[in-house]
Amino acid sequence: MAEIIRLKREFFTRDVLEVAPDLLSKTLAIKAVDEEIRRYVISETEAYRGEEDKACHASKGRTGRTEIMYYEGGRLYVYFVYGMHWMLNIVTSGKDNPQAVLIRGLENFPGPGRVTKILGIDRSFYGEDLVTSGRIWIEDQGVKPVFKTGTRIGIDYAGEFWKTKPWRYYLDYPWTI
DNA sequence: TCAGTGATTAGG
DNA sequence: CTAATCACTGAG
Repeated sequence: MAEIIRLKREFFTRDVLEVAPDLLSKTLAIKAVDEEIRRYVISETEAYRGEEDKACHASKGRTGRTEIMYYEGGRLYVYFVYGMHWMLNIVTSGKDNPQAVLIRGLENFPGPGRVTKILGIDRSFYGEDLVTSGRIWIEDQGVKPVFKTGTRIGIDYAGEFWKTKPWRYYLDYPWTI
């Protein structure tokens, strides 16, 4: 029986191309308003890698919104898009290397907008530290993910080179084939 | 296929 | 200040 371990700083300070697939099958734990802890399995992620990555928000440099991406890995980068949806991202790698993983889906709750809706994520989670926070963190249940890769969604503006990078990772369930 | 909805950003 | 854009979703 594997031990359940809360992910520490070292997990998040690696390159985003290692962290994004490693987050699959990990459990996102969050304290609801009633103080009850709810857990969800991460099923789909996407990697956004530095200022050179034209699909990454940090490609425009340091701004008020992207500031947190320049912190050491483990923080949350939360932003609002299309006037309706909050997006949940996890900052990775070291200081001044702006990378982040978009949480695109949880088991039974596919879609980045649905993820934040079910979790109750909003502006107040911007900058939250997954390593020290008392209301949100990630656990390793000891499950090895079997996953597939694909191109990232919704980044047509990024140009052919960045658009075609296989930086989307998703659990490959036998019953979805 | 397409409207909805508002924060963020670049530019004047 | 203005206007364009947007790492999306749900209804039809």
